[in-house]
Amino acid sequence: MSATASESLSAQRNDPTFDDVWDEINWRGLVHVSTNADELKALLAGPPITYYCGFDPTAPSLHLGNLVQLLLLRRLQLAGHKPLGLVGGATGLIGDPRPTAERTLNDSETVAEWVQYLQAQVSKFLSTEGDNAVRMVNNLDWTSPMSAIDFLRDVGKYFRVGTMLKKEAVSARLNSDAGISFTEFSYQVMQGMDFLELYRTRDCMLQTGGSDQWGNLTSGTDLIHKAEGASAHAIGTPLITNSDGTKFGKSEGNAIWLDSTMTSPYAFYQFWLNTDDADVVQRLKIFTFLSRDQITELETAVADAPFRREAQKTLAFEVTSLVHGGAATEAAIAASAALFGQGELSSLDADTLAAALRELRHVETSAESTIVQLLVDTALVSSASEARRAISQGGVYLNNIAVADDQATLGGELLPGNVAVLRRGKKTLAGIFVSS
RNA sequence: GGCAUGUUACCCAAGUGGCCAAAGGGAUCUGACUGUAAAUCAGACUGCUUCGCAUUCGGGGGUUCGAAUCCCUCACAUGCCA
Repeated sequence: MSATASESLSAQRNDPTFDDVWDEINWRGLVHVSTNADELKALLAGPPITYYCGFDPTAPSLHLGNLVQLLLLRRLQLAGHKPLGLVGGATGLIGDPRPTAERTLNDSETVAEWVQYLQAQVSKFLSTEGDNAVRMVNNLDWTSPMSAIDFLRDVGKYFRVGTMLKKEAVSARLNSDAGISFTEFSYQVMQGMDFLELYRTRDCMLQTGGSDQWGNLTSGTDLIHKAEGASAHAIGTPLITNSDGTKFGKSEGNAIWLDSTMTSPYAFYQFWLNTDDADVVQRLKIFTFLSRDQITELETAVADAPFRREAQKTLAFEVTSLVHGGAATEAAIAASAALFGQGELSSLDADTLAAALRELRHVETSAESTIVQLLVDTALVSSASEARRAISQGGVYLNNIAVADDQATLGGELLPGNVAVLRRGKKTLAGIFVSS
């Protein structure tokens, strides 16, 4: 990720037309489940409280699902509250139970490395200045020194197996033929301990997380109640889904990452630009800092003139700017305009074209290369067979002209600057730079 | 530890000796229609030197002219028993 995500921090603010941040996050659809709503509303409208959200290092980067959490943290910070960003150096070694199957454990060096990356990402979305600057914590710091005896005596006694078995994440796995290991079964205890630790040492009153983590969130509030006799709170955000029922945050089967080396700003921008009409308003609410009025206007625009796709363009601009910064966003927009514009590709000047192609996946090659090979090299397809199949289905275009022959080579079909645009389907593009 | 059952392509799931590269559904991809949208319709969806060949049905070994299908064994999972 570029270092520019923080450049927009100073421009962000909550919509002042809401009475308080609780009303705003509810309007934005960020609250799916929570502990007592009246208490939470009062708590959030009162003096600053400390709250946290955990991110487990299961990959070298956070993804779009995590962005929902990051923005919720930021909105609460804007309301004056004090965020803790927890990266789970310990829980990342355990793995929370997924509904389908047991996770493969990652080795501790890898996890430790990922912790570094995630901490850097998390801090970019939150202010690091002022009374309520974000503070980063790592649960490895308090779980690592603990002995198994301490764990079983001091923590384990508070947990009832019956309750643990009833958690959705656990029971789903018990009822499937995948079963569940003791390791993953224990995950909820680890997360509960985190909340208790932060309650004790940082006076942390609230934990946020995805609603699929609800069992783990309440594990913490229950533990605090039992161990300290105090009540703490939790907010579970909704699972973001597409209106057609498919998974949100995937493109071509791959996750959309926040790291620009894993998902390019261009691809990131395109992902948002392609948002369904039916989903775009909900996405604006969750993923942008636009005001209620601005979003209402865009909602009207979608209804009145859907073909202009104003809401999608705004959404793509806002979120890409937020994550990748202004410069990268401008480049992504320029590339999109050049490559999806109405005009002929050959009418673009060489510099514009080259800049646009560099935003895409691109390769350097010679004019003798076959189209099939180039499709494979640019990862537009995963095998030569798939490349031939794509060509025979009429789904491959070289400089906007359909390729008919699977024996074809690049030949002399070049654009200014000795480049070519290879396209698969309607909108999957790659750049070809021909070396002389 | 014992007995039983199960492990099929991205996911779910048929298939129980040849007609199986393996039914069906979902996801995905391509084409048509569009607005770089949705819905719909059509096609594709292991690989390759592609009218043919190679390699797949948890791993390994075996029986057979021939196995995803039978046998042995290992791993993992689920249930019951201890």
